Amino acid sequence: MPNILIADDHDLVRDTIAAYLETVDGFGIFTAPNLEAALKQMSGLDSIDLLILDYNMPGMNGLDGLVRAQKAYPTAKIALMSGVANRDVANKAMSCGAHGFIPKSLTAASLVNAIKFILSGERYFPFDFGTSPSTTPNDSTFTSLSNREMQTLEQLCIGISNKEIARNLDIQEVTVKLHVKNLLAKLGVANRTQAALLAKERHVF
Amino acid sequence: MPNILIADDHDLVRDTIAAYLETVDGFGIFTAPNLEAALKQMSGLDSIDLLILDYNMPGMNGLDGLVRAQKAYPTAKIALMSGVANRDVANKAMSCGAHGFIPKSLTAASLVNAIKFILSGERYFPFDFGTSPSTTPNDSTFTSLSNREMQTLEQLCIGISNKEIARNLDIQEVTVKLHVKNLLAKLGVANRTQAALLAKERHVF
DNA sequence: TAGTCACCTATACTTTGGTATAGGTGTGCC
DNA sequence: GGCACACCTATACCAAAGTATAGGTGACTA
Repeated sequence: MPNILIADDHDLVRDTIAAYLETVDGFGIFTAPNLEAALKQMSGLDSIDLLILDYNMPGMNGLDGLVRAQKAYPTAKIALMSGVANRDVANKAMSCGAHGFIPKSLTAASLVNAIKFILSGERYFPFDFGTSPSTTPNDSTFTSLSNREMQTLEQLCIGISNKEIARNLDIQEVTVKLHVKNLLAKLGVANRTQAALLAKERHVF
Repeated sequence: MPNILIADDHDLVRDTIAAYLETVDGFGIFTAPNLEAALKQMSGLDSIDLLILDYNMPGMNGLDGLVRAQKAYPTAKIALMSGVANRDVANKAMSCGAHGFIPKSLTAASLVNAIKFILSGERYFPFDFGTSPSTTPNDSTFTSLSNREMQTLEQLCIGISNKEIARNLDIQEVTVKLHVKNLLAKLGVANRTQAALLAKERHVF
């Protein structure tokens, strides 16, 4: 009997998914409210076959949590679950070595199929996920940014001044202005406020 | 046997909650993926005792969807469900006449209790919801804004310049600056970008 | 009536944001 | 070697953002 550990901070979501999976398929289901608890629980039970991590969850910090879990338990199958993440995140998760990406827009029946698929050793990725151009007009917009530009954008999302950003990144204020100017052009927006709003809307930071 | 209609755009969440409620309590459970579908389904089945609406859902448009549903079916009990809404939204929902507010941070068992509570004619509101000062430092921050300041903030959330805002509100640019300055002080933030981010985070606009 | 408050405008000023141009370094690639 | 590119810095300039002070209107209220 395969054991599955579901980690999600929304108790209601987690509990009901767990209850559903238990009833329908007779899986061994375990749950955790955050990444720390999940990893802790893994160390106790060494028979977890599949770990499902919610993308927006205390301790995850983007895909860092996925990587951490992989390093801690290299043999475990790990899937990412999210209701808001875009295609970019999903792609990155898969190239980080995730065994599956589970959007919450999935049907309950499809979830079971996906889980069985993953447990059989395959890697699950919903092929039609995030292809609608209306919801994600520019999935790859942010990938065109250089490292420094991404770091600068991250600071913009806190709403701080160029001077403070310069301090944080340990560079001159003029350089920050350069990065800002370039990233504005790449994102196709007019000012820092729009850049921050766009990044937040796309859940980049 | 009470009938419950659950409307949520996340198939996985909706299905599993539905499945859980069906198994545990033997309720009559119906589901819908958005507000339109929910209202349509209500018109067919006149025996729905409780309608659970997800706050972030196509057709909801904030609390408008709640009001629409109430007007369409004045006798039905209607509860709002959300994983992200803050205390303000919850309070407004209740004062709009909602029969309950269900945060997704609820336990599955608590959900059942809440539903039974509502079905018995009471109004359910999680008493400890959103009281943590860390998550919602100033729930009522935005209510202290004057009409014009709110309108200005709304424009800030598009990321446009003072000049454009002046055009849109048909006032002078200096006046816009005044409104911006005052609302920044009231919100306790340093600049327009932080104001926009805060408003977006709180789902004000 | 006087007081308060939202709202609008004006002048003047400092700071910050954003653009333009020019140049320097290091890395990797053909 | 030459080339592209990310990255950093410098000077300079203009536009936009934000602050400060002062004053005027209308509505509502004690």
